[in-house]
Amino acid sequence: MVTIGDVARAAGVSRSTASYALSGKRAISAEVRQRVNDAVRSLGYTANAGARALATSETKVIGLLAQFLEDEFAPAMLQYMLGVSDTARELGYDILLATEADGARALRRITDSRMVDGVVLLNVAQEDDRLDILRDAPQPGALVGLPGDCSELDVFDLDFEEAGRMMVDHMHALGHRELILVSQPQHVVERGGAYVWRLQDAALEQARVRGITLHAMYGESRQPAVGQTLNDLLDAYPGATGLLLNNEAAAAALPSVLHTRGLTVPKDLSVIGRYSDEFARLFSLPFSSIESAPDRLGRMAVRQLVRRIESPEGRNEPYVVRFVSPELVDRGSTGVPGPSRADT
Amino acid sequence: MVTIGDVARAAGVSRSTASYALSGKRAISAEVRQRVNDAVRSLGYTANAGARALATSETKVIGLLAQFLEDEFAPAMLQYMLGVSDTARELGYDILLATEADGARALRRITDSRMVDGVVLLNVAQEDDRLDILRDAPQPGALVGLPGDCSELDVFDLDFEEAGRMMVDHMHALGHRELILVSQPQHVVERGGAYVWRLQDAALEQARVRGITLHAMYGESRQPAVGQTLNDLLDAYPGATGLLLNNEAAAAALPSVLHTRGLTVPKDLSVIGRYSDEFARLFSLPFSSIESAPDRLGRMAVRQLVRRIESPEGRNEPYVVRFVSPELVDRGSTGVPGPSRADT
DNA sequence: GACTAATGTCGAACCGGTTCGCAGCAGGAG
DNA sequence: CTCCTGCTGCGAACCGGTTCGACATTAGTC
Repeated sequence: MVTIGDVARAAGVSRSTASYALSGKRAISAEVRQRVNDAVRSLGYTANAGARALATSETKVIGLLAQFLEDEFAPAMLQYMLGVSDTARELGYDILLATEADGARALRRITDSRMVDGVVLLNVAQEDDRLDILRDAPQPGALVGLPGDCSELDVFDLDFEEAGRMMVDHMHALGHRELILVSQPQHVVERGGAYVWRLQDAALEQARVRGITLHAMYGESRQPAVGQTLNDLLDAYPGATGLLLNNEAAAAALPSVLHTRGLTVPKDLSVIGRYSDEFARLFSLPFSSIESAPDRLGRMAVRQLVRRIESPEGRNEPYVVRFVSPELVDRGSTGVPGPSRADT
Repeated sequence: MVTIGDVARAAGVSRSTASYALSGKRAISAEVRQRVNDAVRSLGYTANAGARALATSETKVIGLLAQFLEDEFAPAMLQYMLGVSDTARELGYDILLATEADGARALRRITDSRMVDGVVLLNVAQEDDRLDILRDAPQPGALVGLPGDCSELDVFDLDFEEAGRMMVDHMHALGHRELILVSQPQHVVERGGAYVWRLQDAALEQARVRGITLHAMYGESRQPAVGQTLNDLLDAYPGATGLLLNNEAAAAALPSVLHTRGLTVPKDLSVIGRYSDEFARLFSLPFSSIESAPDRLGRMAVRQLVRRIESPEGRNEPYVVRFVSPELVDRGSTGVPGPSRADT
């Protein structure tokens, strides 16, 4: 293994001079700098990450805690991960990925051992046992997902309340007066997936304000089951002319359900989902949707995290809780309500 | 930060004794060991990963190089990643994730800087510029995916040739005499995705042997386009009674295509796919399929990698190229061919 | 020509672990 | 009583970087 000592010897200087020539932290004559750089190239030198981390207490690695829970749609999580990973790399950081079920233990392991300079937590729940550990950790962290208690934390999330209101208002403006909202499975809510009821409660309230009917239901997370649920709901509420989906699996299952029932969008039914554009493209979902912007959220979280890591006073800057405003991507799946399905 | 020196002082022993008490590499009296353990607990000591890596030249981290290329189905990749990640953790390793487009550069970065003890490469292509770098690296590596040149490498992949033969034979045994095979997009092949033609060539050869007709085509990677392709193919070959899919997007798009055309499986058309069981469950695909076993492949790769990392003579053990035998998961989507669609 | 300042380089210490060689001590054998 | 052995623990060196303080050389000033 080639060390900085080898480089120094080849360049005919001391180790410290070689180090300064490479880091630029002290003035070094152009000639020496050249000799050092030549030696680096000819020997193929790369600094040992462990040694550097030991000396500087900086690892240039960010921990990424992703939890792949039963009942949650894994492909959606992937997009957050890629947003985080790509942004980290742009800023000069690598990613240490922890996917184990016991996220708290994983978090403690990587922070206590100083493997990372900071941490991004995905899929944060209302009550999340990782948060206390993060608050005690010497490294900063950033969350994607809104927990019950945001104190001492940087938090990024979609504004699900606004998303719920937006869905309802959009349908109301078109003339719809009876809607169905299909949320994530109840398990997700029970485990603390707050975004489910944040959207749902806001949608219900807005429906009340607008004076229209909203049937709010939990869907399943897998396609066979969720398809059946959708069928049942359409049977149960024949007067409903609009469908709101806060459930990726339901969105993916809907086309074939509509087909089976011979329904056309938006003639027979107006539909709005809540998922990412990438997701829509991948599965060719023809429904207008609220963009959930996973890449953007991942990017924001990493940006803030790196700012906190790198700025000297970053540790003491005020903490931020930032919501991404939902945007409706129009794919033509909503229109004025036709004659109620009940009449046909 | 609490160091092993603090632990030693609290336990009233030297640093080396504390180290030996914790590692167990030398005999330490039960009493001293107890005092050290108590000190560790009361001070909340965890070894500094960088320092340990420097001293032992072991990081207990495995690099995972995943490439998310355009035209490839990202959710499928996720399952390989999870297989790798979970297995690594079981064996005591963390995962350093690199997703950047320039995989060769990423690989060089993490191996040269000694951030990892070994590396797993996903999505290996026929000609892969990461391989030369891996061969030169001081750490061992394991591949998922078969490259053109396997020398000095441990390689794991599905036996795509056998998968192709199996699909054809299964259909042939049921009495089918004209089949369509939809592969991944041509881009994937051109980029070096050898598994596409490994399956396709074997299927064509087996069709020849059996004396039946096989139309081999490339599909698209996104759902709207691939659905159209499927439609066109069913139009173009009305005599075909069986459909073989080596393309996740095509499989996901097929249900709605069948619906539109009013076709029932397996009455009007027999279908076999090639994807993972997890994928089938997630999207509720009702087609029999060859299990692609991403979790198993990821697990095998990590197991072999860790063996090579940890066994003293592991570096010199003969290299392995191991194929997972395909298994057909019967979901009832194949049967004896009905009257040709051409006749109806 | 002497004094100060700026510039460029070096040596040594340090980061926090691990590991090798040595030594003190107790017990058993001769 | 002496010698050898086995069991424990200690001190020092080392891993490969970074960084601080000091020093030598040259340039600039009066």
